[in-house]
Amino acid sequence: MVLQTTRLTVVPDNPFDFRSTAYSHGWVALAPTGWNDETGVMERIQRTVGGQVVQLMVSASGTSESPAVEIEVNHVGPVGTDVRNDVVSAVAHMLRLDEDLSEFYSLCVNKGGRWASLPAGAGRLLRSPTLFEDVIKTICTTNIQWGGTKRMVTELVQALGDPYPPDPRRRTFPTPEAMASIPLETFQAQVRMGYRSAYVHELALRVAEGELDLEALPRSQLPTADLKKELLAIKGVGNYAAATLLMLLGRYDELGVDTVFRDFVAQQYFGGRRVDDKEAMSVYAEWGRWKYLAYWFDLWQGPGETV
DNA sequence: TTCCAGGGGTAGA
DNA sequence: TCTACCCATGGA
Repeated sequence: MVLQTTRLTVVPDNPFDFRSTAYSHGWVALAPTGWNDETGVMERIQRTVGGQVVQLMVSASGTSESPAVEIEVNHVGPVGTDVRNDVVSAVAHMLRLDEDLSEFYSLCVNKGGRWASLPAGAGRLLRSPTLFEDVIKTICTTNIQWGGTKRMVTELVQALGDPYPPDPRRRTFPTPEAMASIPLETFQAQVRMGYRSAYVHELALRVAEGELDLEALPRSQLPTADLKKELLAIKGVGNYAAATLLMLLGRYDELGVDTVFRDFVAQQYFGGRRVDDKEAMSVYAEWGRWKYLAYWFDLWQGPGETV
């Protein structure tokens, strides 16, 4: 087995900062993606077109004025143009290289104060190469602590992902077909997801059978409200998960109201007093279609002066 | 032991 | 639209 390396470079069209994008929220720590804070390298085991499993080592290159992304692809056997294109497309999607956030940046500058200190290129929240993976990961964040989310996703990858040949302990995120190929009872026994197992297994079945085309949604021009309806139709996806998934689809109109949101808003804006969800959400009403990013920046920056 | 987490489905009003 | 009640699992 001869390990080969192919290097690819991608240049973003918009202001971009690799580290703040990779480390924008917890997603980078969920298998089969990982992050090395010392080297600033995001690593991922990825299944490419045709089923070839490769290791991606993604890092920043270029300069702060003209940033670029370098992808080191480690592979066994040749990689053709189709695989290279697939890898570039997957990484560009994860890092949202084509997303234009200039309107949000302008709003922040106009608002002034701490809002104006948003670093250039910030606000690109990392996502998975497929919506299928993001829906499952989002369901795994509901009604559980973060440690439990990481455990469930790791178990899913270990149980049903495709092995990376040079290190078979490392695996890809499973395909819908792999998850649908085993009975629910077996799935529950292999991946301890609690009551979420039935939701996740049913989703895999619907996608594998072609009944549900999740990957059409990222390209969809549907209004956000209609997109939300499509997401809410997935069992296991409620208001919080739908808002999170809309964010991952580049729609920031809705806020993901969970215990973190409620606690943060209570501390930051109401002197520690818990208010109902409607009042809590009203804090970000002025941000229009950028509410989620405004909340994200607020939370990321932590308690400070209230503008 | 008891509580509850980065909630959601369902039934019944 | 709103409210109970239930849901598996594991950490605190």
